[in-house]
Order: sequence, then C-alpha cells, then structure tokens
Amino acid sequence: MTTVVFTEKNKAAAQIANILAGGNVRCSSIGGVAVYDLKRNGKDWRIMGLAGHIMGYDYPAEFNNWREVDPKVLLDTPPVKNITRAQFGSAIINLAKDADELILACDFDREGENIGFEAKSIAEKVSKAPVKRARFSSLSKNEINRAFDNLVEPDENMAMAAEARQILDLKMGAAFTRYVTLSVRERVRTKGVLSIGPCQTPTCGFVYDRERAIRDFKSKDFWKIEAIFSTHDSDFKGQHRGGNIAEQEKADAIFAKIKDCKVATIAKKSVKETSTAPPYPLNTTEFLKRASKFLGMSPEKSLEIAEQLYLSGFISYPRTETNKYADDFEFKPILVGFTKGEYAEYALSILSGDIVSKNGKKDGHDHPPIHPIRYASKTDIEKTINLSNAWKIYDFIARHFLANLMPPALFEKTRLEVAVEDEIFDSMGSVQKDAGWLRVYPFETKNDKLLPLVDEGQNVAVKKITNTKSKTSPPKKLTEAELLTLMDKHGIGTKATAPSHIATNKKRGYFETKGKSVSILETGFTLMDALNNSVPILVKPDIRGRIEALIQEVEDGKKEFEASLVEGTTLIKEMYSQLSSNKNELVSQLAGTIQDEAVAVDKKNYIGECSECGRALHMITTDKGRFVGCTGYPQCKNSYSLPKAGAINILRSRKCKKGGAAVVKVGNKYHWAVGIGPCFNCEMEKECFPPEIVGPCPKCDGDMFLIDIKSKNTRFLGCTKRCGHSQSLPQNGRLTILKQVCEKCGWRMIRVKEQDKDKEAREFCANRVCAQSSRQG
DNA sequence: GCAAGGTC
Repeated sequence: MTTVVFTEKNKAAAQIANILAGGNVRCSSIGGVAVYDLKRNGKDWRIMGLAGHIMGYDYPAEFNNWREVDPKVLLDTPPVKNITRAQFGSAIINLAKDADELILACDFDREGENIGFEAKSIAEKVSKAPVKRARFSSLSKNEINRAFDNLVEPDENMAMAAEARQILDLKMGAAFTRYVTLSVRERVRTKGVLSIGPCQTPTCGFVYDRERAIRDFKSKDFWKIEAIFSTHDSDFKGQHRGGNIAEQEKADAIFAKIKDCKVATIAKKSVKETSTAPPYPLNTTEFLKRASKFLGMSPEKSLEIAEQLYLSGFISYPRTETNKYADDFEFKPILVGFTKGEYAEYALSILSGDIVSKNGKKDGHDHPPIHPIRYASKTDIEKTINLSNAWKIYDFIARHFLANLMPPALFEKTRLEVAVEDEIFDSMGSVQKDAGWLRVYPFETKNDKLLPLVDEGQNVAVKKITNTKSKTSPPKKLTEAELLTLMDKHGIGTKATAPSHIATNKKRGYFETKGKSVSILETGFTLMDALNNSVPILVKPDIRGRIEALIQEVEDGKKEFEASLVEGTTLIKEMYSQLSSNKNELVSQLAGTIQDEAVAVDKKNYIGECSECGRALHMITTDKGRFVGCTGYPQCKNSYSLPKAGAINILRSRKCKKGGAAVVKVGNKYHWAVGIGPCFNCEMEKECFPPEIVGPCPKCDGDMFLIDIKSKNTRFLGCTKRCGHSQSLPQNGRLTILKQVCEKCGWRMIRVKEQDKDKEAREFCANRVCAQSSRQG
C-alpha cells in the first residue's frame, strides 16, 4: 500500500519528491504523465504533478447550437464538469487504486485547493483512502517537510468558492456573448464573435473610460509667466509662483508690473539631499508593467518568454504575487555566478558588503519574487531560446535583481526662490551625487538639471520675462502598464491571466496597442458605450467585485455553495434583462460600426480579382507574416507570398504587364508584382515603370531620364540610349519632376525641397546647362 | 463558436 500525492504541476512534484526522499527518487511514466516514486518513513510514496486544472465546465452538447437555443435558457441550465485532460484522469485512477492515503499538495490558494479537489473527485471513484492536504507557502526544504509532517483536512469551502466562480463566469460569458453576437447578426452579416466576460469587459471598460475622457475633453486657456535669470556663469529659468493662471487679466497685471525689471534677488535657497531607493523585487504584475514600459513588450509576449526562461532554468517561476524575499533566501550563490560577464562589477560590489534586499510587502505565500537562477550571457540565452527579445527580458530581470540589492541613488536638490519686486519665481535643480542602483538599471535614468551657484540675498540679472498663453491638453492614451495597474488594483484577472484578458480584447478587435499605449477601436468603443447605457455595471470593475464577494462568503463558510449560485444567477439575470430591454439601441449602434469597419478593412486590403475563381483577393496579416489570399477560402485556395519586410502599399492605379495580380510598393525601396516577384528582376520593368523623360539627349537621339539609386544615395540624369551622356542633379532634398516645361529649352522643370523647414522649395529647369545660363543672364 | 483559471 502506498501514499499518493498530487501537486499542481510536474515541476513541483519533482522538487517535493526530492525533498521528501532526501535524493533517492525514481521517475516513471503512466500514460505520458510523470510519477516520482520514493520511500519515506519506510513507506512507498508516489507523487504526480497535475497540469493546473484538468477538469472544466461546459454546457451539455444539446445546448451547443447557438441558433436553436435561446441564450436566456443558459442562465437556468447548470453546466457540467468534465475531465479535459484525459491522460491525467487515467493516471490518477491508476495511482489511487493501490493507495491507502491520498495527499493533495497543490499551491496554497483558492484555485490550488480546487485543482486538488479535481484529483480527489477522480481518485474517489476507485479509492476509499482518506484524503489529506499538505499546505506549504514555498517549495523550500523546511517548509515542505513541515507541511508533510503536519497534514490538515482539505478545505472544501475554499474549493467550492472556485467552483462557484467557474460556473458563474461561464453562465454569464456564454449567455451574454451569444446574445450580443446573435442580435447583431440579425442586422449585419458578420462571422465575428462579440464576446463579453467578467474580466475582459471591465478591462476594455478601462480603455473606454480613458477614451471618453479624451473625446469629452474641453481645452481651456491659461497663462504662464516665466523668467530667464542670468548670473556671470550661466542662465537659469524660473516659473512664477502662480503657476498656470486661468484669468488673462490676472496674468497681464502681474506681467505689466514686472516686465521691465532688470534685477531680481535670491530670496531663499535650500539644498537638500534626497535619495531614491531601488525598486522592490519583481512579482508578475510588476514584471509585466516594467517590460511594457521599458521594453515596449506586450504582457502576453513577456509572460511567454518568462515561461521559456523558467523552463530552461534561467529564471525562477514567473507567476508570483510575492515581492519580498524569504529570510533564508540565498543570494550569495546567484551573485557569485554573476561575477563574470557584463554584470561583474555590480555583483562584486554587492558581495563586498552585507547583502540587503529592499523588500516589498506583498506575500502570496507561493513563490519567491522573479529572479535569475543563474548567470547567462546573450549567447547562452539565444542558443537555448528561440524567441526574439528573450535576451532583453533576461537582461532586464538580471538587472532588476542586482539593482534591488544595491544602495539608493543620491541626489542633491536645490530650490531657489527668486524675487522680482514682490513677485516670486521658483527654480529647481537636481544633481546626481551617487548613481547607486541606477548604475545597473539603464531603464530609468534621470538627467541632471543644473542651477548656477548663487547665495541667498544675491542679485541676479533678469534677462527676459514672458507671459505665454497655452491650452490645457487632453489626457493621454492609457499605456499597457497603466492598464495592468488598473486591473491589479480592481482585482480583474490574476497574475497569470491578466495578459490573456488584454489579448482577448485585441483578438476581438475591441482595442489595439500602438507602441506602449492602448487605443480603443470603434467596435470596442461602441460596444462599451452601448453596454454603459444599458448595463453600466458590466463596463466597470464592479461586476467582478460582486461575484468575488459572493464566493468569498462561500470560502469563509458564511454562505452555502448552492445559495451563491442562486444569488449569482439572479444578478446575471438582472443584467441580462437590462441588456435585452435595450436590444434595439444596442444593435443599431453596433451594426453600423461593424459594417463601417468591415468595409474599411476590406477596402484597405483589397488587392484585385482572383484569377482562379473571380472573387476578391485580399492581403492577410497574421502573427506569422502576411500574404495574399482569396476571399473564397477555403473553397478557393489561391494565394501568393509577399516580401517579409517593409511597409506594403497597394498601388491601385498600376497594372502589371506580365499578369501579376497587383503591384505593391515595398517600403520606399522597390516594386513587387503579386504572384511574380520583385519588378527589378523583370525584363518588362521599363514598360510598367517607364523612365521619367525630362528632355532630349543633346548627344544622340535618345532621351534624358532620372536615375535615382537610393541604395547609393545618388541621383543624376542619364540617356535612354545609353550614349554615356549624363548630367548632375542636386543631391539633397526631395526632388519632384513637374509637369511644366522650361520656356527657354523645353525640358521639364523640377522642384527641390530641402529638409530645412526655413528654406523655400526651389523650382528650376532640369537642364543644368540651361539653368546655369539663365542664372547668369 | 461562449468565460476564466490553472499550466506545457
């Protein structure tokens, strides 16, 4: 007879097995699932890792037809739970048969408890063995031994709380998504799904709120009085204490009083040393925020790379809430590894004193903060991980780890109060005295702002005083980092799922990210607007909060599981009836937008007619690249490749004389015929793109035309008959050949506009000989 | 084809 242990994931199973056995572990496989065998206290133990949830809720098959089942029916239909990872189910049965004790050892949180209960429910089909729970807050040796020496009862309330969340999330998501999607399809032909969910919708709501603030913004005028003071060694700026002055009369009055003053006095000077502490250790949310802010990477991508770095043993587990190191955390072995390569000087300086971490206050009792496990060079990372930016992420994590252990950065901040008569101006200066942790952290640099050396009571010259009118500016677009902060603050999603909610919204076409900022798309804006008018609670974080509060009561034993389902369902039904009573407005708003967007996208990507079936060809862009495909897919599989790099511009007025489907311009570089290839490889290039003739060749019966070799940064006029005659052209500025011809020689006129904004564009005859003679004459 | 939560 054996003790059987279930952990949340394979990695944890392996580690726990090692700790419990003291090293003597045998690994085998049951239907592809790893099992670790060992002896503990003279008994056989078998430890198996699950893969997170291995069961999931869904509606029975007869409710799967969207057209036949009224979405409203889903609200009164209980979803059923199935095994979604069959091989894990079989392995559990296989182990449980011979067990005389079962131990659940998943992560110590609500979902972990629930995952344990999934294994328990499967095991209990074949086993009557008692089920215990090992509760540990880290995978350290002491903690694991303590947990397994002090087994407790599984917490059914905790597991059922997660169960209620799953059911309510699915009910709401499925009913609302089907209802909105089907309602819109009554009016407009679209294959797209308009999804709604308790996390994705409030996430989009944050972006919508910001967009509303931007669209509703009314700019106001204000006036700002600034002065430039000057001492014998340098000038410095000051701003009037009144700041941004809303009333023009007030600003004018102050300005009139002092505008002719030539001397000011340093009324007060204060110098303060300030320090900026290093950042806290990284938990998942902070990691994702900083990766977006510093590296411009999407949370989804960052987490994917972190996962790979973790699996390859470069960094610790990337999904953690904790931003403080445990008291017995061993920094030294890691730091010693970092004493080579580009981090050496920082690691050595940390090792030369006491190692002190600047800890945060969050402790999820799960995993340590994200930190490098071992030193790696750029080549090490690139050899192991086939994802671009993997090095950037590793380097950032390594630098953050080191920065956290380094001393604060010290600054000297100087504040001057400068009196012009009795009006006070403020000047601030800041000088970095000791870079501290900033040395290893190039992502946050602070520039010095220097003030000249002056003393209190000293006079300085007033060089200039200005009174300028400005306008208040609208709020900026939300950045992805700010969005993550809002989600975290309002409990939308978890450390592991926040990126996926952002990705869902992008996939649905609700918003997009441009660089670091998030922009709402019309479909997203209209959907949020319509929901905001009918079921406002959906667009706000409140909906998640309401469900969370319900299930927390289940976890605390204050509410029965069934009662929470009834209450939750009632809440969802209320929202559903609000939504359906506003169906007409909702559909007209959405249908219009979707039609507009579909037409716009179609037009933008239209390439031409398909030679196989006559339908439209269009350009398709995916994560993997871009190509031209037929809108008749999958019936018609006609497709063509496109060049991988360079912006594509479809040239609608051009026709390929060799029969290519269309001609596109690739960047500013060359032309490409769809289905044929680059035009510069084609013998008919001259026919499709006839040279721009500017005039007859003075040496033969050919014509002079523009030759522009962008790669060599040179341009000149050459002869179509290649007689060897050429003429030079100005090399700088944008050159356009005009329609007009020169009155004197009949050659075409050209215009040259130089980059310098102050310079006017020049127009002259393309014929250098003619242009020169006219300038002399 | 719907959600969100784990993890590979």
